[in-house]
Amino acid sequence: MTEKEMRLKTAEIEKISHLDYFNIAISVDCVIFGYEEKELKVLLIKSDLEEFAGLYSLLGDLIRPDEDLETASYRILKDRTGLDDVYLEQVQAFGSIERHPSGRVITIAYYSLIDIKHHKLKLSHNELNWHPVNEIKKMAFDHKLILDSCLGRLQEQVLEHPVIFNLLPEKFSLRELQELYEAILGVELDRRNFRKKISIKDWLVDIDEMENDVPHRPGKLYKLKPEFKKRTLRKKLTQAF
Amino acid sequence: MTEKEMRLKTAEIEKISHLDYFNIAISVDCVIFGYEEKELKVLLIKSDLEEFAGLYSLLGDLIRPDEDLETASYRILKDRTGLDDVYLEQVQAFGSIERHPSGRVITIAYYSLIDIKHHKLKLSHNELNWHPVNEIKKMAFDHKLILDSCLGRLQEQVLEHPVIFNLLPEKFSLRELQELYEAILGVELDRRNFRKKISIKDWLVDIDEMENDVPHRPGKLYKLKPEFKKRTLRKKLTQAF
DNA sequence: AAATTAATGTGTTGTAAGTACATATTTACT
DNA sequence: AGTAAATATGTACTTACAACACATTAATTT
Repeated sequence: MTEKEMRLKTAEIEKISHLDYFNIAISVDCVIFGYEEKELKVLLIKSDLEEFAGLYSLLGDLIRPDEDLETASYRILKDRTGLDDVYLEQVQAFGSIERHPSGRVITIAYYSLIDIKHHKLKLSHNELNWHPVNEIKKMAFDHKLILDSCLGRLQEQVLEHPVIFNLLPEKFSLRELQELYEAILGVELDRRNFRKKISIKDWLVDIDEMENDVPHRPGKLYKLKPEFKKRTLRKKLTQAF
Repeated sequence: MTEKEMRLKTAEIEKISHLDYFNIAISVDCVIFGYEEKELKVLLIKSDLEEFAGLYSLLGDLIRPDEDLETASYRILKDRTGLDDVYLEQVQAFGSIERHPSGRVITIAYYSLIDIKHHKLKLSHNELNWHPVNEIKKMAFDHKLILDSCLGRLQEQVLEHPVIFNLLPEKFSLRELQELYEAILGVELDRRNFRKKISIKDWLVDIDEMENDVPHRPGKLYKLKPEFKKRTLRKKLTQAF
């Protein structure tokens, strides 16, 4: 059997076995967070399954045999947002037997953080849209559970690690940064204490520029120090063993 | 096609597709932690693969089509340790393409905490043994990576949550508890400050008993308050959607 | 041009937690 | 009875956390 024949055979087999519900399929789902108009948002698509008519679902896909988990997530991100230099973090696997109506699908959830303004996605033609996280009540599959779980992880991470900056443009004011923390954590913060805490962490550099399109006194602009720019928190799994 | 025929067909298909390396298999691997002789230990088995001769591996198995992830983990724990009321926590999925020499296997790592003395495992007949975590250098597959990742998660958890008590017998002294923290975190702690911190957390009850088999002045014994006994930290995923 | 408004930018004080450190007490052992 | 080794507890110092007030700057209005 040539390799090509095997691929064809395999494609056929996969189709059958998935249809038959006996094999276990594995997917990744990406919770893509963005920040706009003082709200944390998530990128969702209208579900194309009849069972979930009118509901939204996360962006995901089956993992291909020749790609690892991160590669699959980056493929989805690239396809949907056009971005490939994106912060990405694995959160948890979800594997309830009944979670997918068409069969057994275990999914691995990732969250990613992107700067909405910094990219143009093809929103129009496939009902792909940004939704305020706080307004989402029901979703297709167990995706609300996955979203909540990823939001929880994000809330933990922003307290300790400089990941929040992936949601902001390169240059930002301290007010913008504080509003973003408030949107993610769902709390109000004291401006003076916030600034003190941030300055202790020593993540930022004052770039000696000012805001220019605000209808009030402009604030100073800052950048994240380059040494804190990371695509993920976890160590790279460079070698299998 | 009857259901029985479908099952047979499927079994055949699975065999072929797994052999052909094109399908993706999915497993769980359990990092089973125990505590003995002032050392954090992990339960390992000699690898039966020729590629990994002499190396140890974690306890794991493929997930069956009719069980969810936790069920699979509990099955492994029950099979290997005889215990079924065990603390269990999902950590992370590992899915490098080359991580398993026989084909594509994505695994989901769990760690669990058990009281070594409280259970009898069938250690003798299958090279299943407790190994001090600090002495483990190389393992089969990517299991060292998985072990490190689970240890890291455990270290994070014990700082915030009352999970460490799953490694201890029902009754314990503050010295035993401190030694266990030191073993997990790999640091020395000040006895006086440790006791103050623990008492603030208000996790323990003084049961008005003393140690009795120590070669020195016996200390008071404590129990974890019942409201903190949990089998896992994460919320139960009771419903799929 | 002057007054107003609304945001920026910084400092103080009280409280709680974290760290370093010392002494008295109890039990087992010799 | 005396010694050794561990338990048990307390104090001073430092650092983080929380609540809070005032002067400054620039855009806007009068």
